[in-house]
Amino acid sequence: MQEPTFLILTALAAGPQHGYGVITDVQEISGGRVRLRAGTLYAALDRLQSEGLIATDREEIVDGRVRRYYRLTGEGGTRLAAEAERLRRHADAASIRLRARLTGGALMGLGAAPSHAGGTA
Amino acid sequence: MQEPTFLILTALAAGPQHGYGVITDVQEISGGRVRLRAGTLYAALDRLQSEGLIATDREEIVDGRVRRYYRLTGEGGTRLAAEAERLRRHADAASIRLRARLTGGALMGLGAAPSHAGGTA
DNA sequence: CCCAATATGCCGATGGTCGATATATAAAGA
DNA sequence: TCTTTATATATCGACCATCGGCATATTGGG
Repeated sequence: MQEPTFLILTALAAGPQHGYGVITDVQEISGGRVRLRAGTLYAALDRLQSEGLIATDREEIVDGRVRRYYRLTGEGGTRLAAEAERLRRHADAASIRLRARLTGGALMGLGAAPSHAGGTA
Repeated sequence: MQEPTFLILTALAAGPQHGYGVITDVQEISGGRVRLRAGTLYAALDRLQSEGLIATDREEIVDGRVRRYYRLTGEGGTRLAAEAERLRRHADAASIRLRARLTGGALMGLGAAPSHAGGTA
């Protein structure tokens, strides 16, 4: 799952939200670093809905225009939780190895010996 | 930055490694969840090298074939650290909002209230 | 009066990844 | 012996999520 998709699900995790609200939420969540494009957003919403990760919650009419709210489904919540853990594990792996690099490159039993040492093969 | 790219940099963070070694390292790092394809790997190595995030470390001849080692550059290390923190922040944001969802949807001062829709709209 | 924000939506282009293929050697298994 | 698997690098077409632009419509600020 790519970053924009993950952040869209994250935005919807707290409660139902409409398309443009997701864009602003994602901007907040990422500290202003990620700006969702409209093209990305609406394509992703359609895709996520067809995958069953989100669902249409309700529709409001504001100024004669539809405002469509989406919500995370149970499956979407499960999936997002799994993705979050995946990200955390990857982030930890990178940090550990970056630290090992500064302290001499030894990973001490992490199964990542360089060269042809064979590792745990 | 996408997941395979991140994991390639992570594999190289601990010390120089050659292409095929990166593939096996990534498999270990991800707990067997991510299997890098050769096409992805060598394309990414070329791209990352041209971006200055990695560099060719040395070349060994084993069984008449070249074994080319790559290493993370200073810029690559900085970039990887930044990406790791980005992932951690995103993972945390998702976890917090998923928790808020289970406890009633209130985010309590996170500056991420879903518009005005919170009040039983 | 124009611009920015709000709000949804389509469409062509970009680019990273996927999957297959090619090449070559050594070890394991049928 | 023959085939498969693992090691090791490399190329190529296809796919698809994202990007960036455009269209449309209203409200409010400079």
